[in-house]
Amino acid sequence: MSNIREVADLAGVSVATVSRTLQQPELVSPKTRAKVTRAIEQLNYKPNLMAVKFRSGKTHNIVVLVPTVANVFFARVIRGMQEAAAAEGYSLLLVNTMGDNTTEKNYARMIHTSQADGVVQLRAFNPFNDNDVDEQGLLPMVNACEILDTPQCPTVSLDNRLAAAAMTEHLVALGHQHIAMIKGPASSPLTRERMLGFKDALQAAGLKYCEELMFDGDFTLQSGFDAADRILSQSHPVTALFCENDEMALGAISRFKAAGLKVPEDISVSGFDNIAFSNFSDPPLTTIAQPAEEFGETAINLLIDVLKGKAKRAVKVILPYQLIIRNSTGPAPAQPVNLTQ
Amino acid sequence: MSNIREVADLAGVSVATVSRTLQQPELVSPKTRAKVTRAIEQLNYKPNLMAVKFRSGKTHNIVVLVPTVANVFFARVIRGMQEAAAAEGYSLLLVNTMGDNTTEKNYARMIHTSQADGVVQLRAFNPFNDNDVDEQGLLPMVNACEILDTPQCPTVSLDNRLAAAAMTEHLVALGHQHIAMIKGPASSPLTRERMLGFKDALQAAGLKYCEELMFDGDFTLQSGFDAADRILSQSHPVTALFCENDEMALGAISRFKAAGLKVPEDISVSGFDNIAFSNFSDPPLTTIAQPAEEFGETAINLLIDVLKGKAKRAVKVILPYQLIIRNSTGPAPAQPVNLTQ
DNA sequence: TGTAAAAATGTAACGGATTACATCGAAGTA
DNA sequence: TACTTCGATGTAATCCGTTACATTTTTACA
Repeated sequence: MSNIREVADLAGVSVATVSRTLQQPELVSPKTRAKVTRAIEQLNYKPNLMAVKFRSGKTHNIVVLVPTVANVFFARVIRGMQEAAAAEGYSLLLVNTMGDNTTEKNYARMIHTSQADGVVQLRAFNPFNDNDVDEQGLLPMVNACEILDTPQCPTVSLDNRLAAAAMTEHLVALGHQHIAMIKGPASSPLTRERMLGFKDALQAAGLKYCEELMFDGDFTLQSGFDAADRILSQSHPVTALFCENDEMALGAISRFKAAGLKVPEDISVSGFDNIAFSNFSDPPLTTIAQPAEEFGETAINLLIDVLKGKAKRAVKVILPYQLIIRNSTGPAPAQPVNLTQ
Repeated sequence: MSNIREVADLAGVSVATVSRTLQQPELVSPKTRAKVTRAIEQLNYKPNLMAVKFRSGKTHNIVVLVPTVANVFFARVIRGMQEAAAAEGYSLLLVNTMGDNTTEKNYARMIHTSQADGVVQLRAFNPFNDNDVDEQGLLPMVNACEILDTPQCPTVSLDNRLAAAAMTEHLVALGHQHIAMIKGPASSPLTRERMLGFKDALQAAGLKYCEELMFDGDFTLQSGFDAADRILSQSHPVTALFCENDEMALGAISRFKAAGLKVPEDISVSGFDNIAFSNFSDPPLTTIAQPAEEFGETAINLLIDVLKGKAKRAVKVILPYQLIIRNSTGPAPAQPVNLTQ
């Protein structure tokens, strides 16, 4: 592999001139520029960007901590990040953390070992230590989707509480009085927020919140299926089910159908995320659409602002949600059907 | 940020000793080692890995060219790669190429600019030029999933032709004589292979191949839906549909149901990939399982072999498929139902 | 033509870690 | 005691661009 010195020798100029030809051509006379360009082509010279990054101390790498790349929603967020990063000349180092704190801490250390400039964290966990802040007191991190209450770090989120309340209101408006919920892992702030929104709406409608109708899930299809199974084997009446994501809702619908129930005639089911499958399921799923790509794009742009020292204070971006009503929700049955088989 | 010199000064030794303490501690006396270790802790010193990479010429980065991270199958492949890479101390630079050749060529150039050591390509496209080979005539690349006929490069694939034939045989065994197919993009070798397997099985069964029953798709849910729409508006009888991936199969089922058809009673539908959703769809989808994570894992390990100069000649790994029979396929109806509405 | 200003180009330090080679001291051997 | 050997440590070159500063060349104008 040729280096800048060989180019300089071949062109009969100094290394500085070669560097300038590439970085600030206007400082080099057209004649010299031509000589250098010819030498570069002749040697098929490519600057060693590792050397550039080392010298400049800027890697133009961003570590992205994703709980799981196998999640359709995150896949969309990643696409948004990818595009925003490419536009600014940054590369993404994608890490599938499986929600493991140690893994996240390890990868966040790439900042300290100068392998990356910043981190986008999609989970509510601070992989840094408290003293890992820059001159302005900012972490080289942006938190998106599932946000963390860390004032030093910009965040991109949805008002999950309001969105969950909107979905609940939709169910209440259809006449449902016995609404169950499949939650995400208790550790997730999303779960907390969405549950609060659910409670808000119940209270506003004068319905009472029932702890027995809250079921645990982990955002996978299987966990939705399993939770639905538990719903079927308990004794409280249920006419509607609000799931904290679409995967769990689709898993639950699958279980209800296996039990011979009709959705939405016997039981309404709603989700959250509006993944592509939700539009093609049977029935198509009522859900909350999140601007996934925009999450990614905004997160990257905020991080680049932080890295450039532009982000003066912690910015909190809240993106809009949209209630998408499809056919998995319908009027409450006159009489709750008997779920137990 | 402290550097190795500060550590050396504080410990009262030379930089070489500090470096050795970290790299080959057995060369350093226990006493000195202790002094150095203490200084490192005191200064919270972290080696600048950018400098290490620059000096060593090894970045320990791998560029992964993914057609789209939003695809559930690729998400699983990525997870497999991630784990194998982490185990060997490599980082992945994930690139969502959207199948764009120029984008792929640009990112493959990261090899030449010393930003990455190798490439894993999940698409049948060679992003390199012919002369981009190492001393052993190998490209610093591994091709997986959708493979390319490039002898210098190891590949990981499935015998798509055999797998497609197996699926077709399954449909034929159920008595189907009018089998349609939704293909992927014509540019994809997967499409070609799977079509050949489909033809092989038809021929073996003495059925004739009918060009009018081949429909185009692009591996998305929507394209499956649209292709099904075209199937409904043509006049040939069809009792079974073989889709080249699960997303298209699920999209097609959605369209058939909207037309009031029953799957599999009126029409059998099968897919390819065995994504998680296929087990929870209505009906659950008959499909071909691919060991997605193993694809990723194998690809990364092969690449690391290439990078270490271990891969003597081009290795071709063929992973096993599995026919998964669920409820979306069933016996052919006595009389093909009238599809046109 | 001479001189100042501007433009073009060159020189060399620098960034942080690695490592070949040099050096030093201590242990081992005759 | 003198000499060899080996372990421990230090010195300094090296990887490859960038850039502040120095120097040379060109241009402009009196």
